[in-house]
Amino acid sequence: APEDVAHAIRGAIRERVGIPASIGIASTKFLAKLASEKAKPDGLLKIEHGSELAFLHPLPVSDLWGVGESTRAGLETLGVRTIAELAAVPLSLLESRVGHANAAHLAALARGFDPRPVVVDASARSISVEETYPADLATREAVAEELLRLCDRLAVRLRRAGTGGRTVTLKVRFSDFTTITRSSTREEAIWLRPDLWDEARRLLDRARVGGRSVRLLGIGVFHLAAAGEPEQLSMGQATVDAVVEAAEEVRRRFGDDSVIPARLVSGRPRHRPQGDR
DNA sequence: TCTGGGGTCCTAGGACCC
DNA sequence: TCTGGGGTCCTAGGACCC
Repeated sequence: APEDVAHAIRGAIRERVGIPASIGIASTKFLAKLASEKAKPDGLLKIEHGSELAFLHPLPVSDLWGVGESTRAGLETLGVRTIAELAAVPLSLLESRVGHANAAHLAALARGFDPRPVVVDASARSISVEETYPADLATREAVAEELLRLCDRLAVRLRRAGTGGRTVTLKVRFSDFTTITRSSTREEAIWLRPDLWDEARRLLDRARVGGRSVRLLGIGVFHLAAAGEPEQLSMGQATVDAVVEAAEEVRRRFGDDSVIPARLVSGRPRHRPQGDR
């Protein structure tokens, strides 16, 4: 029975990790997640088949997956606070308030309908790195240098994932917290640091940062495709691959900081983000 | 509440094509 | 010269989640 499985999981977690765990059991993924939240801090809650709506309907809409502060406020202008009230709203009215896709999603969840299958090991759709700086970056040179460092970190992540991306996105947050993105899409995926850096510089130019100071920089790729597709083999490419391979080997032995672009080598202490995985 | 890092998905407008 | 309908892709931004 599901309860037996749940007890076994909770016992195993307590024994091996030493912390309590809560588990929800229900007929859909969403209800099970909600049940586990209601079971916290250290419990087990099963929603019996047939009593789903009795459990769901009195709860506030903010308990729904996909309802954050913005959607919650929008629903409140309709006089909707509970999931029961949401279930009673005509779909067309809901669409006008929260958009087509979100309306369909919320209407379904509010009725306890959630046909999503359990998917194990869904593969990533994008890979990115970003960093908020302890002190804003005040000069164009400082921004470029940090961006190069981020490209290097991204290249390491892509290398380890064995993937590259067709679309590169630059993210810039200014000191007033306004945030912009610039992206560009290529015919072929890229994953090597020099290619990422080329693209990042072009995006930085397009971002018109000007003299504004920068609080956060991020760089990432999506439209992922396996790296190292053999379509453009050449002597040059083979050499680049060998260099990347050698650098990766050194990193494995001496840490991520052991190989960095020459431009970043200086007498200044390097800013080191913690916990680079 | 002055806000870290890494993600997913959606929307809307525009370009471009048939 | 202006006009339809429909589709895909790209770009920028936003909401949301853990």
